[in-house]
Amino acid sequence: MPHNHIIMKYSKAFIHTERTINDKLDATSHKLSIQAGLIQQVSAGLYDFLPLGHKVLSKIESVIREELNAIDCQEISMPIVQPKELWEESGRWNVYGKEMLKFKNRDEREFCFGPTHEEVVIDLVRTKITSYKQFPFTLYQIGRKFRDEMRPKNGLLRGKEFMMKDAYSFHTSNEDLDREYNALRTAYFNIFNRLGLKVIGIPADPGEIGGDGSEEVVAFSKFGEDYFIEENGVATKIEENEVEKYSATHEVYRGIEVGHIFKLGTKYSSAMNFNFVNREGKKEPVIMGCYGIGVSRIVNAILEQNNDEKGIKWPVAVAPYTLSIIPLKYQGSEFEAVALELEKAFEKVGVSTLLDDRDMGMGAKIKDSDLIGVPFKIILGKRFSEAKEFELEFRATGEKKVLVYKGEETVKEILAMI
RNA sequence: CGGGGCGUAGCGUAGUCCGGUUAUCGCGCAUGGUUUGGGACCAUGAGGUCGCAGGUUCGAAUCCUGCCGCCCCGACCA
Repeated sequence: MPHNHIIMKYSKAFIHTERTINDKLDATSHKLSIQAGLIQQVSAGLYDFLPLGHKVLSKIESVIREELNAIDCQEISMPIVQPKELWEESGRWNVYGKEMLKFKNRDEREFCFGPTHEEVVIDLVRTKITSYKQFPFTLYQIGRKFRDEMRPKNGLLRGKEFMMKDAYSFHTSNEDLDREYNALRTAYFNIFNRLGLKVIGIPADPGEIGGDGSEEVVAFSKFGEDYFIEENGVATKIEENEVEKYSATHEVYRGIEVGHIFKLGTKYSSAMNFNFVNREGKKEPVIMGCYGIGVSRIVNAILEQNNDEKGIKWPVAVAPYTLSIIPLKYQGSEFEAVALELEKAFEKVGVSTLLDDRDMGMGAKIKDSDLIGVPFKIILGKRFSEAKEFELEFRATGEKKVLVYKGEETVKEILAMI
């Protein structure tokens, strides 16, 4: 029977939490991501995503897709490995730096693991597009990037391999670029809002990627690598060594760069001979924008903003499971039937549920649920056998509600509260 | 790449300064029993190239040399 994995028995789930954590680790988010079994380190800056982490990533990706598709961005997928020739054309093969991991294949041809995809996407589009009539449009992908960071840090916060959403827009005028840039900017704030992240936009230095203007979107966190101040509602990035200077007169904030949008202009199209034919029949370089979101980094940013001493407090939009069902006993007990009944009811309405059927003490099961951050718990205990009473508990607030089980009616009651 | 720290069982650790029986403890795991509302208890058991290589020594987790890996701080990035 096909299974959508909305419903999972804990005993069958590949969920492995840790009671203790390596005391070398620093950032709260890094510790939690390992302790709650979201990720496992393979090597410095390289991580496995375990089922819980992978579910969270997928949910983040879904939110991004929905918001981008809503403004007519179109999803594509490009290869991770890229040939040297494209990078020589843009002039970046010898410029990008040691973060670009280069290698030769069996034919002695040179390639790199893509740290970004401007070259490849231009090569894709320039063969298909010739006329001004075919503009504008925006393509995006969600995939892996590789940057051979000299110092990977804090788990997913700065890995060598990471998940990124990169979008590229194509225009025949600067006005149209401005329009799309603003549309993407708005979409970004919608995305971060839905993900439950507190963020701020900061005008930025376009840096390596080059171009005419750019803005960073930064999620507040004391483990972030960006320092900034705010004045009259405008945030300004400062260097770490300027913190002392400003701290006398301003509040200095720290944050994680979760997004970055750029007006590229014609920098890459000119270099790579990417032109369109205008109304007058003459060639002009295509005007471009590019828009990044650090998808795997967002996991850390959310963790930084949503935790307590018990563990993770996932916003519902990204929680790997929405609900835990925790019976006092399961196999062969009086709780088994009702737990299954609830499970089925929630499956029907698409509420992802983790049924803790393990033969363990109630306390241990509750602690695990809280550590992995499930937003709602249904606790079936003694009072259920006595009076059909159970508890609905809210992870975010710690609030508990005692309810009486009356079948479907009760399921509706729960759905109204979660 | 500079500076600091670390590497002992699946995970977390003691021991290292000052070398000396069979390498410590907790968690987890296995078996049996007792438990069962906020990480239960008892008993028994399995599990180790002490990061790697070389050296000193009667003897090395411990001392010396070299290498590898990991974490944290700085210069760069989503």
